[in-house]
Amino acid sequence: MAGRPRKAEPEVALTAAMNAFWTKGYEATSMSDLTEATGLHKASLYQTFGDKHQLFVSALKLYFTKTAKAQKDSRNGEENPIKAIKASVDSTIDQCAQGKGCLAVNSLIEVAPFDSEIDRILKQFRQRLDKHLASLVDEAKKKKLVAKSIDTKEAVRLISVFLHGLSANMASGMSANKARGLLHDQLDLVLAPRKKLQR
Amino acid sequence: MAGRPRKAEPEVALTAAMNAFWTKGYEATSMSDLTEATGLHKASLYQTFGDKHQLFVSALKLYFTKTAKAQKDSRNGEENPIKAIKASVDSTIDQCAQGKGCLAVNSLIEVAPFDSEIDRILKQFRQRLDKHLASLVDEAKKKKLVAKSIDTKEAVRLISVFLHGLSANMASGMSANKARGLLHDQLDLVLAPRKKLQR
DNA sequence: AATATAAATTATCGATTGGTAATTTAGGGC
DNA sequence: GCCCTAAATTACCAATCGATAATTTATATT
Repeated sequence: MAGRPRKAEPEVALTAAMNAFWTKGYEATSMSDLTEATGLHKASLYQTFGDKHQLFVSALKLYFTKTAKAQKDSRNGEENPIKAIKASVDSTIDQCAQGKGCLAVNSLIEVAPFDSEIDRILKQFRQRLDKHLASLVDEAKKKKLVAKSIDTKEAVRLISVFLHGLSANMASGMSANKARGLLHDQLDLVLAPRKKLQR
Repeated sequence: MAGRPRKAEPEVALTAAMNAFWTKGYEATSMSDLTEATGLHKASLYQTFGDKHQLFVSALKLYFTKTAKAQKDSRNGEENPIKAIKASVDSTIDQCAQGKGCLAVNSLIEVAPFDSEIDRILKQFRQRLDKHLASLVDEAKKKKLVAKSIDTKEAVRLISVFLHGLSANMASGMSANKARGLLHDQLDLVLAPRKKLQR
């Protein structure tokens, strides 16, 4: 039945490929780069993952599931939904390594405009993130930690767009600390203008 | 003295090259693409602008001066500094064509992390934009259209990061109208939280 | 030990990449 | 008319690109 054993689990290689794409971008990452990153030979990569584009799709989906998991885990029993929101977006920032930004945002700019499949995947990605945030905002409303007058969808959009901006800035050197600081300011503005005034 | 006359002024060709880079990104734009876009032969491009990288630098600088000019012109005699701020950031949105985003932000993500020269140019770019916004905010403070308590630098940062986020979203299909709407909401939050409450 | 199976590896492909050298063409100055 | 100059054009280059075919290696099963 079974043939020669694998050098490494596909997911390990896929993670390495994901990091390569994340670091250099889709176009600039050559098959050579990918063989170097994964430790697998070119033909093995084709055998296992298909061509470069399919490999990229798989890498993006892996990134997707990893960040989604990190976001879920970030709450970790936190009762206060406001703090849960902060933890959730903080986990997004933590994913955005300095000098690399977020793979999803990078791809949104570099490849989505010419690649409808990637575009579709990234739209799902953002939708999931937005829904997650929206549910937390609604939860905060119910617990009267956020004014009922605030439009959930709009608030989420303002946070989401801001996160995209932070990713772009982190890609070119902004530190995670700086990003977190700005993000918290933005959250205060979007979710608690009253508090802002009562100070 | 003079030799064979030019087919076109260098700036015309450079504008065409700039648009090519803007549309496809640096890596994905081949010399073939550039010859097609400019109408010049490959060797002529090298003769006139140097190699691909130098051509990209020139194109980026051209983008720089064009957007700076559009921003200055956007005020156009407007007395109210708040309206001047809106006009200024609106001109940024107008530059960000749908499906293309802003060349500066695209390059910030795609090339700045591996190219210190481009990184330097883009940092200057953002600094100029931030200073311009800061002077308008300060002007608004003096005319008491914005609360003195607001930290100019932080306010500008929140607007600037948000603009980066809008550019990323416009690159993947957000309309200019939608972007302008969100941007104005953001301006209201950042510059006039009091008004937001008094509604 | 022989076989079946699947992964690893080597070798190779045509096409395209960024980049140049050599040549031709079109003007102005004398 | 001829020369000088600078732009345009053609032809060409080595290197790298993504991708495949053919072959070898290593295991589990029988």
